[in-house]
Parts: sequence; C-alpha cells; structure tokens
Amino acid sequence: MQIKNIIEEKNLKVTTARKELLALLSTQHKPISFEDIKDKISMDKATFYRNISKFESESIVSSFESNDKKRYYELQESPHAHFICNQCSNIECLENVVPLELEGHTVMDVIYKGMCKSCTTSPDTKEK
Amino acid sequence: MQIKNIIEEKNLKVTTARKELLALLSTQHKPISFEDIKDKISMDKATFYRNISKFESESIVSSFESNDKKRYYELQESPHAHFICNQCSNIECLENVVPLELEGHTVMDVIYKGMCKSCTTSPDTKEK
DNA sequence: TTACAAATGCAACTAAGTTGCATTTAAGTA
DNA sequence: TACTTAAATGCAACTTAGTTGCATTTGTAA
Repeated sequence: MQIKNIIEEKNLKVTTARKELLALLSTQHKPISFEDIKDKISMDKATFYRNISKFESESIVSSFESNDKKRYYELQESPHAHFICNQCSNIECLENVVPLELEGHTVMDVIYKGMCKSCTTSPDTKEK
Repeated sequence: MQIKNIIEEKNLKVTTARKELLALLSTQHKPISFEDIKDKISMDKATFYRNISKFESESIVSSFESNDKKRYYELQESPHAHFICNQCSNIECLENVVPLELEGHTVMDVIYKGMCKSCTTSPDTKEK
C-alpha cells in the first residue's frame, strides 16, 4: 500500500494516526483544515498538529493560511497556486494557470484572493 | 492636512485614534501588524481592530494573513502583490511584477511565499 | 518478547482577534 | 459657547486555532 510507503520513506513510524491522516488527504481534491478533518476522522488536535507539521517539514504536505484564520493542508503533489474566494470561502487549485517563478526568489506558494467565477457572476447570493 | 480629509471623505468621525493610525500607516512602506503598531502608538486593541476593519470596508486599507498567524495592513494605494519570506518573515511589495488578473475571477489580492533573495543566496543564516 | 524511543491523548495554556458595556468625545444645533 | 446625542473609546471577559507538558501507549528493532 502506497501510503505506508510514503511514511516509511521518510523514516517515520507507521502509526494508525498517520495512516488515517494521509489516507484522508489523498482522497481530497483541495486543501482542508483541521476542522474539516476532525469531522471525518477522530484524532486529537495535538496529534493532528504534530503530525501535519512533521509531514510539512518532510515535504509530504503543504499548507497555507486562508482568510478564515485557519490553516489548510493538502498532499504535496505538483506545485500549484490557489484561489480563495472572499465571499463563499471556496478554495480552488490553479494548476498551470499562474506563474510560480519570481526572479531572485524561491517561490514555494502562490495565493490569489478575490471573488470566484460564480460569486462574480451572481453577486451577493451567498453573502452572510 | 490630507489624513483628516481621507477620514472625512468617508463620513467617519475624525478621532485622535483614527488620525494616529492612518498617520502611522502612511509612513510605512510595507504592511504591518497590530503588534508592530502597538509598539509605535498606544492604542487599545479593540479600538485598533474596530477602526482598521472600518478602514478596510471603506477601502482605505487592505490586509492579508501572513504565515505568523497575524494580519498585516497597509494603505490601499496602487494594488500590488506581496512576497512573504518563510525564513526571515520579511514582507516585500511586488509592484508591477506579477499578474493581478485571472480569467473569470475578480482578483483582490495576490501573495507569493517562499525564500527572499537574501535568504536564497545565504541560506540558514537566519534560521531559528 | 522485551526494551526503549517515539507517538498519542488529555488538559492546561497561549495569543490574535472579538464582544459587551460603561465612559468619553466629536460635531451639529440652539 | 454650551448642549445634545450618536458614535468612538478603553477595559475586561471571552473565543478559538494552535501549542506544550506529561503520563500512558505503541511501533520497531534486537
């Protein structure tokens, strides 16, 4: 099973919590927060944050702060930018859409914020 | 004095707190957080957050979440992207450097994250 | 199977940001 | 210039994502 291999490759202990967490992340197609995760698997938040931060330092997972003060995580596959809608809070992956380079810098993450297509065309519909 | 005019134009009361806050923001050349601000002017945090959020809704100020869980604010002049260094935490303004458009979306903010020029060329120097 | 380091789970803590409320102040009016 | 009132301020209590300390459990290698 490949999830087990991902963990072993980084010389980390293969624990139930780690397998569950990576298995969940691998089924998502966009970044999710701890709040999303705890609805799906039962895991202490200390365990979650300790593991996710280990995954990040091992480059298995990448993350960013959204507008809602929460951090969103996803498996690090092909690097890509994200679009966060300020109105409906949806997060979109922008694969091969915007440049990921910047002269003289090492770019690790690119975030666009604004209004997504559906909020732009039907404004106010989802406003709080 | 122009700061007073900015406040009056939006039909807001011209208070000492608002003048001080805008005066400080106008002397900065990059976004700053409440923590930076309270070192420079004495202002209750409730007052700060209430005013800055009013300034934002009146489009006087813009802001974004950085990597350090704090929100950074700056006067809204010409729209531009920001580069946040994950290593030294410095924030750079990217004026006319990266595209601020995205087909089908309304872009309000663009953030690049990674390693800045000096951290890229002299790695580890500033690591914690 | 045993032993030990590493991982887990719980509770207590931290810190940015928010809210309720009593007091103060800006600014229009007499 | 003093009066009035709605809005702004400052304080304290609160909220909540994330962190830390510590006792217990678990994975792994001998």
